[in-house]
Amino acid sequence: MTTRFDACMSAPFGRLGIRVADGHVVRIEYLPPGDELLAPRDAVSRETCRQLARYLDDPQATFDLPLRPGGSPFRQRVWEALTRIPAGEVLTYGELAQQLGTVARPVGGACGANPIPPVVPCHRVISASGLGGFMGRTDGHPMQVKQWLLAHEGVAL
DNA sequence: ATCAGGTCTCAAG
DNA sequence: CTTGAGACCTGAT
Repeated sequence: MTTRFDACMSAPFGRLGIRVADGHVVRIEYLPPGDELLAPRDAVSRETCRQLARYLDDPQATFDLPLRPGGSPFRQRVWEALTRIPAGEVLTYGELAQQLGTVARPVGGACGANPIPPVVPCHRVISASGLGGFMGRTDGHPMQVKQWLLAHEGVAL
């Protein structure tokens, strides 16, 4: 694997890889079980792990981390809107798009480009006809993670 | 500037 | 259920 992380922690659905730069979280990735664990290399990574662990234990826990979102202003607006969705609630791409004055497809694009899940809860956005897709597929490990997270927050499928 | 593709959606066959 | 067209943003050409 070419990607390096500043921490990699265990989770019920696999692993969470954390990347930090200049004291800001710049990326979190869902990794499959069995991936190599890595102790946090700095204070921000350690704090991120702590809050992630707390969320994995209690879905109502909120995040308070220094994030550095890349991407276009549009995507940042989408991500900010995502963070305002309460735990246990879900919106459709269409509804979220309506709030932002756009349509569903670009919202899906922004969700797919979300670099910091589950701090930015892209998993709380589903399609109008079911769970929707995930990276072009309706199965695979990322999809299982999405399902786990929704179940974790008490969302009935 | 143009083109293809994306975690979509709705209507029609 | 499958198909087709619509709508908007991003990244590559």
